[in-house]
Amino acid sequence: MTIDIIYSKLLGLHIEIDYTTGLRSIRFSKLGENSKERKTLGISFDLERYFEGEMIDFSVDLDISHLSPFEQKVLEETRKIKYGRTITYSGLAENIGRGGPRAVGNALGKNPIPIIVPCHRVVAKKGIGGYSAGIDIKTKLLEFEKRNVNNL
DNA sequence: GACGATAGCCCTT
DNA sequence: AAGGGCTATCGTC
Repeated sequence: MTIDIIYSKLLGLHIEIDYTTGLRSIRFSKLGENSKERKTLGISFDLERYFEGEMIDFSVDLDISHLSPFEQKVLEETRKIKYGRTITYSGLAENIGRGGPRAVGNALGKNPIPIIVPCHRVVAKKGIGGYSAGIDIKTKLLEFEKRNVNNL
């Protein structure tokens, strides 16, 4: 098991990357700004590039076998959302062909791998919807991506 | 059964 | 036009 740590200037937070047989979890943690980083995994460098504004598509193996079939399906489908785009909870439910918008929200609320599985791109039909790590983070990510897309 | 990161409808201002 | 209450809905625990 490996745990890397990078710092995101955009969020003003450190991010812990937990990798075993695949990417297992991403955690936002509030360490001091001068807390040291540790980058040994490819995904850590990808994440770093992401936070520098690169419109990158993450390709990593995920370790999500411990999740329910429905939750796995939701994450898979969420992963298909392109950079800077959004979809609604109900739209995602339709793509999956199973479950309703609330069930999707429930599953996303337990997403162990935010950003890589871009659950911040799933919004409510009216409004932004929720984000387990804090709505401010979701807002920042969405605005950040929109900004980078427009500067193309 | 109860609980959500929902959606839609039907009021009020 | 915007916001509040109410309820149908669906997977988890």
